[in-house]
Amino acid sequence: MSDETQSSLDSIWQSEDQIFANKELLDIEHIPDEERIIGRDDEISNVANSIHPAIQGGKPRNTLIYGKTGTGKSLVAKHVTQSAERFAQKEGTHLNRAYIDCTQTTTETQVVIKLARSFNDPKKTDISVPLSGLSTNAYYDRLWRILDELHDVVIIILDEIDKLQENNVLMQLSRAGEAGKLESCKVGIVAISNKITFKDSLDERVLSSLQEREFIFPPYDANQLREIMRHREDAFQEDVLSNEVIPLAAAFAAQEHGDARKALDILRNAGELAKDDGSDQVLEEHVRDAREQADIDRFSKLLQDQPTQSKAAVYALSSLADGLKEEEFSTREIYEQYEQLTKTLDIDALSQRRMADRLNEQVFLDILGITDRVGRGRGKGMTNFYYLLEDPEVVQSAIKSDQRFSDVKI
DNA sequence: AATCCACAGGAAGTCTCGGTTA
DNA sequence: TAACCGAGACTTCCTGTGGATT
Repeated sequence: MSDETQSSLDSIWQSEDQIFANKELLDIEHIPDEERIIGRDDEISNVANSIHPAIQGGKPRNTLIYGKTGTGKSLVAKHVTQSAERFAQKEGTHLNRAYIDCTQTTTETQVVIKLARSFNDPKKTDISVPLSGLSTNAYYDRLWRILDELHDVVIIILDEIDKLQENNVLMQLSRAGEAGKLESCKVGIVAISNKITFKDSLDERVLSSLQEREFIFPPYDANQLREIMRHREDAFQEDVLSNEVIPLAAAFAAQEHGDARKALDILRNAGELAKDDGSDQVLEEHVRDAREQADIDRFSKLLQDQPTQSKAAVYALSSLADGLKEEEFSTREIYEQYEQLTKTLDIDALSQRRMADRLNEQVFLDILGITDRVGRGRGKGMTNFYYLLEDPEVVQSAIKSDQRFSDVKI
């Protein structure tokens, strides 16, 4: 490397970030100190009360928490259990907790493996928990042994529980004591869901044992969102935020069901746009752009992370809809286009059955929309009709960033 | 009113992969 | 080592649906 490049790089390394001081504070995962959890005082004490028996080694009440995304459900659950763990330690109770994100861990076996590994201490128990290879029952067996051996009480947080594919694991966990699987250890479950409808899919017995306590977290209002952002203002350098930035971001987020995550995303994106502009302040226009940009970015990113076959299916739909955005097409129409596409791409075509599943996955991810079960045309019963949720151009350019699609012209 | 159409989506089975265990 | 395990991606087969057709 020549001296000149070195010195020009030096100036980049040296330059201080004009906008951000501590960007991590804008991360939704970041758990703030207690005084920074805004507007959730009642919720915190409710949850604390319901798991309170655990402190003395009793059985914590199972708790169900509902609320839309970004209403502080996970935050409160994590915070309260963490605090309980600390206090119990002083009381001499072996209380432990585990957090499971059910969007990542979707099957029964995986949940059991994760729990067993997180509660285990191989040095003390001499039990190993391999990542795979055992039967589900063998994993349960080890989990029960670990719990009895090491812990008085455990609290299990199951976040986004509606994403769990099977609920046998809930049955097992909530009834472990009665079923004689556990001798001394008590198990409490804190289940978190953003859909109330998820109850419909549950077994009566599980539901009743899970529903000992049930709380609904309301959305944040604009005032609370403002306060939340003010408490994280340290993320920025001093005097970088102009006055209207936070109220505006709060107003935007409040419009979309009071989502704190959204508010922080907008704020961070606005900061990044300001930085790209070379501006030394974050201005109102940055916030407005950030909101628009955030939606498209999220969408494109989501799409780019999809497997090739799914992209092909979505692309087929987008080429049908070219110029006619939001027009709906039936599975069969999309499949015909998809078959063409796979030929030009020289990839194997999936069966129609499978491609329809892929399309439904995209609907689940909010990449596509669906009008289902509307009978139309001649001789048709139920038919699914799919449509794009963004402009065809946006969709196609996102997919074409994948090399395999770059030459496609249909 | 009876029948037909054409699709949705469940069930069951196959294959492959990465892993453990005795 | 052979036997086994679960997950995931697929396929094929099948049943149910409800407006259109006759």
